[in-house]
Amino acid sequence: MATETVENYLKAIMTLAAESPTREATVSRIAAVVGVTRGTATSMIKKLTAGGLARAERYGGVTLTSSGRRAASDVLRRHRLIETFLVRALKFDWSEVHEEAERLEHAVSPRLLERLDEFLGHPACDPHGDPIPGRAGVVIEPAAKPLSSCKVGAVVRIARVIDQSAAFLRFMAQHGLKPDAKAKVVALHAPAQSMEVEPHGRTKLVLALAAAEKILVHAGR
Amino acid sequence: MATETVENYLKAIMTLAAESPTREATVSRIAAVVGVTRGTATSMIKKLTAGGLARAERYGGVTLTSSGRRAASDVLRRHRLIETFLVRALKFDWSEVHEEAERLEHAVSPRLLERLDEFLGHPACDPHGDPIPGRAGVVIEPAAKPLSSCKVGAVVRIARVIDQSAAFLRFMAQHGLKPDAKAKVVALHAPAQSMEVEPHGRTKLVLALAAAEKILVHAGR
DNA sequence: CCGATATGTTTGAGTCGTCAAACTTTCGAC
DNA sequence: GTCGAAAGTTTGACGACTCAAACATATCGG
Ligand SMILES: [Mn+2]
Ligand SMILES: [Mn+2]
Ligand SMILES: [Mn+2]
Ligand SMILES: [Mn+2]
Repeated sequence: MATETVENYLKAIMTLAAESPTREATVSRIAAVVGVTRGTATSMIKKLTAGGLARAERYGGVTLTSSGRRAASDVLRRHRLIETFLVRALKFDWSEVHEEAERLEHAVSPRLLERLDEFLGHPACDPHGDPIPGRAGVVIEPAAKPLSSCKVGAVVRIARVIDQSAAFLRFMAQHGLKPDAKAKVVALHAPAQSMEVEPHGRTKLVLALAAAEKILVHAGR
Repeated sequence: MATETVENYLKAIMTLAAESPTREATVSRIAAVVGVTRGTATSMIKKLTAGGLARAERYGGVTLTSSGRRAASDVLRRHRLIETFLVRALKFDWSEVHEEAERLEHAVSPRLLERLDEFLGHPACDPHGDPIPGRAGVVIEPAAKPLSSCKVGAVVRIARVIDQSAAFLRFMAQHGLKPDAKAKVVALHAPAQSMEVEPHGRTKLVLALAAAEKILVHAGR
């Protein structure tokens, strides 16, 4: 069983890869996500490589091997099932669960995990819309595009909120911007790098494009 | 916040002290409970002492200071609330929850803990009948005596099962010997060091006195 | 009272994960 | 093309926790 630290690195590498499938995970980004210095990340990556969990060439990007991906998606499954459980069963706010799950994900047994999954009815997504990997390690990343890429007049359904910071999530919820909610793009202000959005049945608000990029949506209906 | 290791030592010291209030916790017992060598326990105890959590004189017993007791009862509270939650909410068997809680107790935040407590309606005891310390660190050890000390003919109500081993707990449950169940002592076989017990509405069984000592009971009714 | 045995302590070493700081390589702006 | 900043690596050190093994003390049965 991978150590708690190793699990955090694997998860960081996998989420970085999912975040921008174009570029591989880099040492600096991994270090930033895990919260260590670059030197520490380098030596840890060396260890992952030695253990057959990752591949990295000197001064190049870091990729997970198939067993690394398997282990990482296990951690992600635990993290997201826990988040879902905390929100659905214990009435946590979606802005509170990330930190909580960050520690619990290393302490739940396979047995407990299966109980949670069953209890929740095998959910496909967590409260933020992040897909929950299956028991076999398969992740289905739902095709969704950033809100920032939508045209004026577009009506969309929110699929996923990428930014996990509590402040951002609270702000989103306050305006009714949660997964499955509908919203309309009412204006684009290119020079100001912002857009105006009207959540269904709510007052409209202005979002910086950088923020709108953190919201993934499905086309209207 | 005390490290996970420190928490385990504190809990071990407190449960040993509660187990036999006559004699203080010893290095060997602590080492055995935590699962380390005596040398390791010695150095850890030195660290606890330096940190003001325990008191120990050379070649003498180990006691917790008031802040050590406070910290330990926090861990115990977490452990027992988690056990209760797993049994009541997630339908775990009472023989499975100890190990699970052993890890989770170090990963739940105060916030999550309070949610659990509220969800469960502020339970006084865990599934094994162990008392759950209050938020303020107060433990009320219910007065109960070992079944082994009961006379023939005595009708008792089970209060608490001390032995946390899965096999023992499964055996107990199989015979209806769970907290709050009633039972009658039908015979004593002093030479065989055993007693015969008839759980209410069940077939009677023979228990070694050593086993009966692990079952605490209230006098009949 | 005495020694065997149990119990406690010390020492030296190892693992894991981390940092700071010096160093090397890469890469983009000019 | 060059050069300076950004990114990656190496090194030496440290804290937390552990063990094995040598050692010291206590305790109990005879
Ligand atoms: Mn984590
Ligand atoms: Mn999430
Ligand atoms: Mn524990
Ligand atoms: Mn218990």
